[in-house]
Amino acid sequence: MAQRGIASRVHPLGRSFFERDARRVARQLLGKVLIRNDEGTLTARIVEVEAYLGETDPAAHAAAGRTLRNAVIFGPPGHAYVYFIYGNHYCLNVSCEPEGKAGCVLFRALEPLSGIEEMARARHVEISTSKDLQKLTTGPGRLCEAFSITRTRDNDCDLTSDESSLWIGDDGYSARSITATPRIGITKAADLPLRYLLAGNPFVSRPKTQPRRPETFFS
DNA sequence: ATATCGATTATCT
DNA sequence: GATAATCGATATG
Repeated sequence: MAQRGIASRVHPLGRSFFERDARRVARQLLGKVLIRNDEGTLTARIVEVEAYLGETDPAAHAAAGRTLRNAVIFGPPGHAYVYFIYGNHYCLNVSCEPEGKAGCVLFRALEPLSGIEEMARARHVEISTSKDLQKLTTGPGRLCEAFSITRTRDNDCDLTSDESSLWIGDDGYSARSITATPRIGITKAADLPLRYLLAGNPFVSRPKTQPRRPETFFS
């Protein structure tokens, strides 16, 4: 058995893995590995995700119905839905449910395994202490920058094929303790516990789920 | 044609 | 803990 970063056997997840309810896919995605195969190879373990449901989920992009922007989440399962947000950042999702039905999982945080120098270059950060590693892939926008994920390059990419530049692998790791909390940064359906994370993992974006704005009280 | 807002982040107090 | 930055998608006139 190899002992570095990831085990020697890494195989892609089949289409059927993603052809299910986004909540189940989200939970089972924890512990899997995101892989960028380019000049070098980047790998990082999935430690935090959120499920976005179909047209009935007010917080989901699918709530607006099918548009040019969100078409991928209505398409075949296992494809990358990449969108641009806040004028600066990309976010990566994977489509779920059978073709024609909307649903996806947002990648919120990863634990870097290999290709760390390349990630640091892409993120324009210096790594001096082990804590600096959290600057690489903790947060949905950050992980996209670390993996050089953009809409033009990666939207609709098939994440179930190891022939793809970007894909998802299973290296045999099994998630121990999974926590569910409300989703981050949304205003609609903000109470549903559709955010999943590996309990205690230091690369999770907000371990304690703080409110976005301070609580307001009447005085 | 113009206004609004967001599945965020960096940076400052 | 708070806020500016930034721009594409969407809504509205």
